[in-house]
Amino acid sequence: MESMPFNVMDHNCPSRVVLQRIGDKWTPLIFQALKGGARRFGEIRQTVDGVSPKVLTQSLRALERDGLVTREVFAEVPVRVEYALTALGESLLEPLDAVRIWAEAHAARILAARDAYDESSLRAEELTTA
Amino acid sequence: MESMPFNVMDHNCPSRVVLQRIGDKWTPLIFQALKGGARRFGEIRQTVDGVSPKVLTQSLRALERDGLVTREVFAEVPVRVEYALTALGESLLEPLDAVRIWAEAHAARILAARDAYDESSLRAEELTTA
DNA sequence: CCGTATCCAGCTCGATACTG
DNA sequence: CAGTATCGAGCTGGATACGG
Repeated sequence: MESMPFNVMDHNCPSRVVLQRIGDKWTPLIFQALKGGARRFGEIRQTVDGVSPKVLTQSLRALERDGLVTREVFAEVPVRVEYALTALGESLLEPLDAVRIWAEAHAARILAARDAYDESSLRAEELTTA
Repeated sequence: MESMPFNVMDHNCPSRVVLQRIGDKWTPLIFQALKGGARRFGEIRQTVDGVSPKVLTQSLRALERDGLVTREVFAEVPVRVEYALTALGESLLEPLDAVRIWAEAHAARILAARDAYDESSLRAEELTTA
């Protein structure tokens, strides 16, 4: 019985914690990188583009902590470390993709709205200043 | 032609901006509050529970700026201000719900994984200290 | 190769008090 | 009623250098 034990609107609702993991700056990117199977640290770092090693480690650890990603260390020289989505992580892929696709589809419109908004509030400011 | 002009993996990809709006601390809560139609500032504040007026205003303005929410001021005494989802905002409801439902369904498992992880890393720390 | 250590800038969130 | 002003604490993200 795992369905609906929590409600987002509750004060300290656990699902809010989960939502914030998802909304994390790098989480969607990492999920994209891991979509096709296990990847090495360096591969992820290149794919994600621009993330510092510290921050990438932080994000991956957080994901591992939540049981969404596994971390496997191979005792070779040089060391090889592979990350992969768990079953739970895979199950998140679908709803996450829904949001990502929406975002990709509407990003242009949103950025345009943002520009228009900034421009009009800029004009308003000029009026009060004058 | 509004589909797929952007890719999340790009360095300064606009859809990342959108994803982060969605991942914002209060956005999902506000969307829940606005789901059933227009709401007044005070109503939203009560529904969302625990948000300070300043932060709620910030979040609502950001959503308005992105064209996801409208803000309507009624010249009454006392003033009434109503917020509502735009068509664009409504269209986000579905993918957002998908994530929210996933989060509500798996929050318990994730929090358990988190506890287990913290406990085992605590034991590891005790070993190195000893 | 895969990280950690250090240090720091900037932003987010918040409490509180006050105004049109 | 619906905000804004102010101040501040804390966290996030980042550059850089070094360690196992």
